[in-house]
Amino acid sequence: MLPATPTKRRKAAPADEQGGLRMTRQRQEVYETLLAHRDHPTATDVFLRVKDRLPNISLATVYNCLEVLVEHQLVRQVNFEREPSRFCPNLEQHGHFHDRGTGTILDVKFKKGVKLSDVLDLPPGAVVQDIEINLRGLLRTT
Amino acid sequence: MLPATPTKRRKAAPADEQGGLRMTRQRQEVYETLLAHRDHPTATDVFLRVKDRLPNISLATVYNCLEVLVEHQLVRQVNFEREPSRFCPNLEQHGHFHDRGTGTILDVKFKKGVKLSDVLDLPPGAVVQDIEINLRGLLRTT
DNA sequence: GAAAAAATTTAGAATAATTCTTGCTATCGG
DNA sequence: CCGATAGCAAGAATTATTCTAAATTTTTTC
Repeated sequence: MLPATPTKRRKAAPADEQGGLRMTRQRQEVYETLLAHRDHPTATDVFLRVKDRLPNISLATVYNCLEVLVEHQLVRQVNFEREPSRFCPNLEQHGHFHDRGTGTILDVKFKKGVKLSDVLDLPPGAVVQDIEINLRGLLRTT
Repeated sequence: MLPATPTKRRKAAPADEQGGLRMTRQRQEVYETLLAHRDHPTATDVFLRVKDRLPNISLATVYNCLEVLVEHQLVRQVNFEREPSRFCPNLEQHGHFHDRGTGTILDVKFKKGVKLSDVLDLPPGAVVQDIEINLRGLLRTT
């Protein structure tokens, strides 16, 4: 049944839209691929994985999907040095550890109750919107 | 097996070499440019500045010089997102704050006595060799 | 429900920072 | 001075990413 009295309504979000993001098939597959293997894949990695389920998807679409997922804060983009960006569906505030031995990237949680200003001498007047902490080193395999 | 008589002896460091780095004119000018304006220039910025003193220098040489300075730890390479790398002669451990308003990048000192392990839940066995902390936000100009 | 409008996808071209290649020059140790 | 090594310059090559234009799908409007 249609609503009785809509004269002019603001563009309603379609049923499959969540938080302003239209969850198309491609976006869904890209997102689910990230959730399935949380190994911080590059766009090309994601492309190759998604292709199994959507053989016609293009790399440009994967880039588009990743971009829109990042914009809508479902995914974080992780940059190490000048390497290709990697993508991560872990939304908690966290950093990354890059093992030079194997190339593995691990999430690093922040300890509870630690404030940035306890650790860093922030410039006066700085309003921090985004934090990125990247560690590099070796994983001693004991 | 090992030859009884050493056929090659260790290369002696030339007089103008410091810490294994031969300080050529180009490297010197690149380095001094970084010291003179500590505003985190890109390679192209450095190129344009050095050109005033060495009109024949090439961009490739600036890249080479920066690379070798970074390798020899006289300079740090700073990466924000996927933007061009920037270069910084501040050798103390520090992070960076990127002001979205003006594009300015400021050094952010670590508070004394803070250990990484106080703040982060490092993966077991992780030996951290390098830390990169990048903040993004706005500078409230009061 | 059909037509119009809007959003998304695709494939390939374009972009831009960086790296590589090649031939030349300078410097080093002997 | 000589041969060897390192560094430089110019331009070509590389490569992750973005852009463009056309096609397709979805949503809105009538």
